[in-house]
This record gives sequence, structure tokens and C-alpha cells, in this order.
Amino acid sequence: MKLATWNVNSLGVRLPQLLDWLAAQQPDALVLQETKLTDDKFPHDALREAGWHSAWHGQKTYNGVALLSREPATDIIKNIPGLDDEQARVIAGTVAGIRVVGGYFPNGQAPDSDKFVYKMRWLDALQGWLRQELAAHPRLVLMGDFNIAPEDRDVYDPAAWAGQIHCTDEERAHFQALIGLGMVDAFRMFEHPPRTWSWWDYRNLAFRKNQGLRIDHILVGEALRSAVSACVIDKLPRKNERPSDHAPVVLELTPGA
DNA sequence: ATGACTCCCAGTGGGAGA
Repeated sequence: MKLATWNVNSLGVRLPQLLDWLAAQQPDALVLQETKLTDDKFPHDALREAGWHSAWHGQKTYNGVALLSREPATDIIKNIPGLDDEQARVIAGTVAGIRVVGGYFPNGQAPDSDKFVYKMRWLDALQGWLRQELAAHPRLVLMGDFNIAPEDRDVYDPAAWAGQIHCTDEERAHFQALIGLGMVDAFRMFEHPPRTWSWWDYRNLAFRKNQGLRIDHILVGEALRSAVSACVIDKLPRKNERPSDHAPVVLELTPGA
């Protein structure tokens, strides 16, 4: 079984690349972030014609998430229950017995900003909800654009980024708190080349120079740990013309485990 | 050369992303 996450930075722009990637990768489920489409503009017909079911939760201009799957997802939840949030950042559903939670975590902009306060409040709410969700659905996968680089080895220039957004102690503590709920960072279950990132700035030739961050993650509930057979970042779409600034992250689970 | 972005909605610039 293959699950994946991809921040597409505008589904309107990236739909052809998404269809190509789906055809090549054949995931069982894929969560998208930054669709940047109101719900009436979601391209469900084009996806359905290509063989994919969709659930989506969007808004104008910013944010927007979706859950695509070969089989229809059930028990769909949009946003964090109990959190009063105008921003479309979460979609969850059950696919083939796996509880799939897709999230577009707030950016936070700067540690001294109102947006950072919102990021902390959002992370608190996510943690509270996921504690319950994991209890109800131990076979859970949380994936998406976390906008957190968990460790210095997830940052191309840790000295320059020290204390900066994505790298603050507060954000990293929240990442560890999610792990503490009983999940594992699937990427770190395996060896990878150093300087493996999931995001590269559009500016400064960052991709060519491989200056990036690992901020897109897949956390797997402990009940699924033994089923995890691979977790990789697929850099290929970042080499497209007009790419997203993020690369997909892909998880493989052993069937029947 | 040590520079070099891309969305969106606006409306010929500005905010946001990370």
C-alpha cells in the first residue's frame, strides 16, 4: 500500500503535473496541500476521469487541502473538530482500513508574529484531537506540510536558520509532542543521503544548489510501524517546468501487516 | 557573476509563502 503527501502550491496550476504523477506512482491515497481553490473550482471531474476519488476542503487564494484515493474515502472530517478556524488546513478520511489525516500546518511567518501565536494554538488543537483520533483509529497516518524542520539535520544551513521560523524550539517541541502521542517519523526509520529535503525556495537557485528544508512529513501510528517498508522523498517533480516548491513524500506499507 | 521566485488578486503593485 502506498500513501503520499504533496504541497502542490496551487492545484489550478499544477493539475497536469498531479495527473502525471498519479499515473506514474499509483498511490492508494494522496493528500494535497495549498490547493488554493474554492470548493466549486475543485477539479473532481478531471480526477474522476483519471480514476481517482476526491474529498476536498478549500478556500479562496490560500490554503486548501484534499484527499485523493483509488477507493472512496469514508468518515471524512474537515478541519480540527472543536477548533474555530477559518482556514482550510485539515482533511481526514479512512482508506482501505487506514485512517489518513492530511494537514497543511500554519507557516507562522516569524516567531514574534501573530501568525506564530496562531500556529501554536493550531498545533495545540491538533495534538488534542489526534490523541483521541489515535485512540479511536490506531492504524493512523498523519502526513502533510508541517512547516517544521524537526532537527538541524533537516536544514541546509542550521546556523543561519537557528531560531528562525520552522526551526524554533517551540515548533520542534510540538513535533516531538506529536511523536509522543505514539507515532514515528517514517522517513527516519530508514537511511537516506545527507541533505535530503522536501522543500527548496524558488529564489536564489536553491534547488540547483540543494539548499532546502525537510518540512513535509509522514508520521505513522505505532500500530503500523512494523508495516512500514519504505519512506522516500520524490525529487523528480521539483525538476518539472513550473514546479511546486515542495516535493512529494511517499510511504509504503507491507500489505496485510 | 555569488545575482537569479511564484502564487494570488489585484489592477500596472503588494501580500504571502518558507
